[in-house]
Parts: sequence; C-alpha cells; structure tokens
Amino acid sequence: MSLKYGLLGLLNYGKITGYELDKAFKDSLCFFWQAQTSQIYRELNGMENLGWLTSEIVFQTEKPNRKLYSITDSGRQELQAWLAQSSLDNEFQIRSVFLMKLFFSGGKSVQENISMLKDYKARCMDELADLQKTDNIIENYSQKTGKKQDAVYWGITARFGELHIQMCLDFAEEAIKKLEGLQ
Amino acid sequence: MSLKYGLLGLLNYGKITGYELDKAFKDSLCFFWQAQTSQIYRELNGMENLGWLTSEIVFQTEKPNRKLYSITDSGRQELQAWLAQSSLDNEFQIRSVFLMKLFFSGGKSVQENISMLKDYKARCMDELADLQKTDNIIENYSQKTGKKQDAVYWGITARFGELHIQMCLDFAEEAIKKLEGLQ
DNA sequence: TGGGTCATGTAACCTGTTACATGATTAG
DNA sequence: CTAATCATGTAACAGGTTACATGACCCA
Repeated sequence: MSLKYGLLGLLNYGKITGYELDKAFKDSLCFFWQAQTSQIYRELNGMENLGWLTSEIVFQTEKPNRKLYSITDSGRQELQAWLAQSSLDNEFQIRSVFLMKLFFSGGKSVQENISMLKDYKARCMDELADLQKTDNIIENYSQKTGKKQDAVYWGITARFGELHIQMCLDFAEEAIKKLEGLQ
Repeated sequence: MSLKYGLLGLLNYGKITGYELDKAFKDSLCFFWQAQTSQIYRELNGMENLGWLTSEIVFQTEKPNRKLYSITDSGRQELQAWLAQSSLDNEFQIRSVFLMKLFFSGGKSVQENISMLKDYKARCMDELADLQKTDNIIENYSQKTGKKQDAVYWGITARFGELHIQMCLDFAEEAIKKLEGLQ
C-alpha cells in the first residue's frame, strides 16, 4: 500500500514519466522504501485504473514515446488523506537476515562469529562513507525544484539513515567486545 | 527465503508442532523477523515437500491430533549451508511508512509535524518499556533448554532491538529540535 | 454465556523479486 | 565494438497479509 503513496507524493510535484519516477524514487525515497522498476510500472497502471492518475502520450521521433502521468484531484485527495492519518503500527519491526544467522550461530566457534561481526562492521563503514554523497543529491533537488521547505524534510529522513547505520556499527562493536569477553 | 531458515533453525532444537513453532517464533525471532501463522503452516508444507522435514501424527483423544515435525539430514545440511554463507546485501535497507509521510510533509505546518514527531517519540518510549520483558523470556528459554551458548546470541540480537528503538527516539528528539528552530 | 487456549489449516489477495523483451542512440 | 542511456513494459514466481473455518475444553 505504501508504494502507491510514495509514487503519488512524487507525482504531486508535477507530471512525470514512469522512467523518470523510477529514477527519482531511487534517488530520494531509497532511505526508507525500495521498489523494482517493474513494480513501479504495475502500480502506475493500477492507480490509473483507480482514477488517481491520468496519462498522455508524448510522441517523439528519435526516441521512444514518453507516457506522461499526472495526478488527478482524486489522487491528490487520497494522498492528503494518507498524510493526515498516523500509522505507527509495525513501524519498529526489523527484518534482518544477518541477525537471524547470528541468532542460530551458537554452534559455531566464538572466533567465527567475531569474524562475521567484523565483516558486518566493515560493511557499516562502507555504507556510512556512501552516505556522504546523499547531501549533494538533496542539495541538487532543492535547487532544481526550488522547494526549500521540502529539502528540510528530505534532510531529516536522510539523517535517519545515517543514525541507523551508525547504530548498526555501534551494535557490532559492542557485540564483538561481548564475544571477546567469552574467550 | 529467510523464513524457511528461521523455522529450520528452531526445528533443529528438536521435534515441534506448527502451533508451537508459531509461538516460539513469535517469542524469539520477533526482533528481526515476523511471520503470520498461515505463512508458517505453508512453509512447513513446502519444506516437507523439499524433504527438509518429516512429520508424524500424534493421536490425542481429548484434543486435536498434533502433527510433529522433525528436521531431516537434508534439512540440517541446508541450514548449515545457509549459516555458512554471508549475506549482507540489502541488510541496511529500511522500510518506514512514518519516514515516507515525513518526507512528503513539507506542505503541512511545522507545528503539525512537530506533533507528529512527538507521537512517534511517545511510541518509542512505549516500545522501550516493553523490551524490559524480553530479558525474562530469554532467561526462561535458556533454563528450559539448558543451552547457555545460544542464550548469549539471543541476548545479542535482542540488544539490537533495544539499540534500534533508542536510536529512533534520539532521531525524534533531534528532528523536533530542528523543526523548533524553524519557527 | 462469552472469551481464551489448543490445534489444524485453506483461499484469496496483495506486494515484491527476477528474468526477459525491444530497439535506437550516444559516449568511451 | 561495447556498454550505458532512453523508454516502454510483461510473465512467472515467491513471500506476506487478511479473513475465514472447525470444534472441544476450560475459566470467570
């Protein structure tokens, strides 16, 4: 259900094609939602059937035609209704394959598990380094669209991603220490 | 795919019915994975077809019969193979409906958004309070099964849940301050 | 008399993932 | 010459959610 609203939110900034939406989605909403290209096209179809969107085809001679989507009044209403209702259920649920493995790793040697955690920690540091780039992306969007207000909220959500990875890193260090204490 | 291994891991401790598995899953793996009862029964069926499990029916006169599942050698091999391979891809992806709403809340008043974040913060504190109970659950399991080694890793994964919620709380406070600075 | 526990699931639906298909243009 | 970009998707499958069904027992 949330994917629809993520797309609606982006469509609310203006007319856009599926292809561009896909890129915008992956640049901006990626901190808190992920979607495959095929899923985006499917949702666009679905929302057009619901009457939340309309589309027009822009003919191009040299390149493939573009299918430009616009949000309708009904779509805008849906978006506003969704924004207005709070939804904190399931907000704090985690899904982590790594933690599941750790959970069942009592049979492995402590050494093995420490090295598993060190790999995890190294990955955290890689991710943190990648995040340095995102500030630039936000700055770009902010200047392109001229919406300073939105940039504030984008920055806040990006900050969550940063805190999250920092927390994962802290967790790894703490767990390594705990396991080292067992030896 | 991960749900299968979570169930396999629990089945590796000993024979168990779907009903009991469902409860054990919700007590122990809930920090990093969630599953509906119907999904658990479906996976058990699937793994029996794959030859990872066998089942025997225990007849009861007063109560419904029990279907006891046991892990097979093939299932144990699958579990070990899964435990051995590292899988950190997608590990740091977040899905948060709350953050998505915040992202699109530039049109709302700063006051409204502050109050939204305060609700979120209050929920974090509720969750933190609930976590106090989990230490007891782990202690229970540890004494029932007598597996001290496992209890260490269970504790580590539970700690992740704690750090995660604490991080969400810190995030909320920081974001509230940032928005208050805008007024 | 109503709700909880024990114990099994099925059916339908929605969401997410992976792989495939087309075909032209442009940059290295 | 090869890979990337522009631009559209479809098909099949896997995984997750919601609702429903059965039936007895026990506790307040």
